[in-house]
Amino acid sequence: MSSRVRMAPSPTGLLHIGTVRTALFNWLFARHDSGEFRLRIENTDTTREVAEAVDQIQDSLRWLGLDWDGPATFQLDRMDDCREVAQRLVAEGKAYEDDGAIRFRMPDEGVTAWDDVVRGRVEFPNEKLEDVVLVRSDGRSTYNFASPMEDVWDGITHVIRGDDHISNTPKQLNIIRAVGAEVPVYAHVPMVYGSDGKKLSKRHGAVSVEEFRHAGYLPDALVNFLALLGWAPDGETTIMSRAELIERFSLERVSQSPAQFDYDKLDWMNGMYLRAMPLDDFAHALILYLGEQGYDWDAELVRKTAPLVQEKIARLGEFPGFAGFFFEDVEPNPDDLGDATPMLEAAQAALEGLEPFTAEAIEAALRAAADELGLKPRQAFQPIRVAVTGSKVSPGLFESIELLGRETTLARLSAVRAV
RNA sequence: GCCCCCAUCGACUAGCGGUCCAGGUCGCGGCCCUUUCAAGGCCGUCGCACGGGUUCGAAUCCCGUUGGGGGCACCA
Repeated sequence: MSSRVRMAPSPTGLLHIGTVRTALFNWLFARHDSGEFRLRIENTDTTREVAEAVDQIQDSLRWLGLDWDGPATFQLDRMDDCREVAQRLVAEGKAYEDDGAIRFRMPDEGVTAWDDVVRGRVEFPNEKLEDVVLVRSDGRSTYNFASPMEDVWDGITHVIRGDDHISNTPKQLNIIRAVGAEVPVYAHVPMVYGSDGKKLSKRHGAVSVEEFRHAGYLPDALVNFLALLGWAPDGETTIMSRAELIERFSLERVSQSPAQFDYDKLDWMNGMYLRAMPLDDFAHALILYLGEQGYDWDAELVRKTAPLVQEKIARLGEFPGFAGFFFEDVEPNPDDLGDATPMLEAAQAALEGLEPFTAEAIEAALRAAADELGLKPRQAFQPIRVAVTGSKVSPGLFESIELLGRETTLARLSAVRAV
């Protein structure tokens, strides 16, 4: 029998990166196994539902490339079915009414146990299990009832979820058995924490997929990074394509201990992915990203700047700050300029009639000018960089000047001298 | 309070009784390269939480301690 798994977010806000990590494990498992990966929206708590959340969740998943099989389903749509089952359980004496709600009668003795794929054998004494509410007094089923029932109806073979659900599992197990269905295999994966060992949240940095997208991370890099949080194919491999991830993934190698989200490592990895891209792809990603973020910069010019920045940035979001001077006027800080009038004059003179106006020729001309003034390259070029790019940090100076063009370069050089 | 889980460098991890005076990656430090910043190359720093066992032999198995996390809703 082929496997079927699911991710089951509740539509209460933007898709959390921790949820994605768990979803990714489901997805990798399904793709590895030629199984199905379903998307179920757990919206039984209508009071917490956020209107746009369902669309946002699906957008985020699509952007990440985590494709799901079949249409997304909604837990609320099965309320009637749940109520029916609950009634049957009441009739069978397995559940009872309580204040208008329906509660499940948990066993009082013995233990409820299962073999968890990542934790091994897990046992719960039944005396600790509460009689959970199946259906609220207003008729809506609860999560602990709807979720296992849907797993049954959808033919879910493996429930792969965060280990914060461990204590729900014995309850759900008993419910599933009570309705006479077959229980799925459970795999509780550890959660993702922030740098302080606490649940990953806003104050640690970006947490929603939207934020990572906005910051200019690549889906492939994010997926690669997330896969390595609590899973490793061996001790050596770190950069893996989706295909390799799928091929090598197995639940048995998922760690039992929680992992901390390391933003530095993500940046490093994203940089690796950025640099590994063919130049055209990189330029394309850049143009797409800038468009998404609302920049109306000339795509052709962006394309031309791409080779100058590809090795320099780790996130696409660094581009505007790093290469914005190609598209917008600059305001150099006089303090960064220092007292460099002679070199700036010399540079102006050197570039004025230079032919051809290419990076190589520009470099040769400026080096000659620096020599003449007895300046070291560093001393000579820094003020030019500040004048032309508006910053002490920039792409290669000579290439930048070539791309910027003679006119703009000269204008910027004389602008700082006028101050 | 009760129940459950986790424990290797600062971080992610490899290790599943000898091949480990613990390997890889990020970070950090140094050097090289160099027009800035990166990138790249080379070198280095840092760890088996603690205490008892078991065993010829333990990072690996068992027990306890400590530390951390999660759960105990008519939330999911």
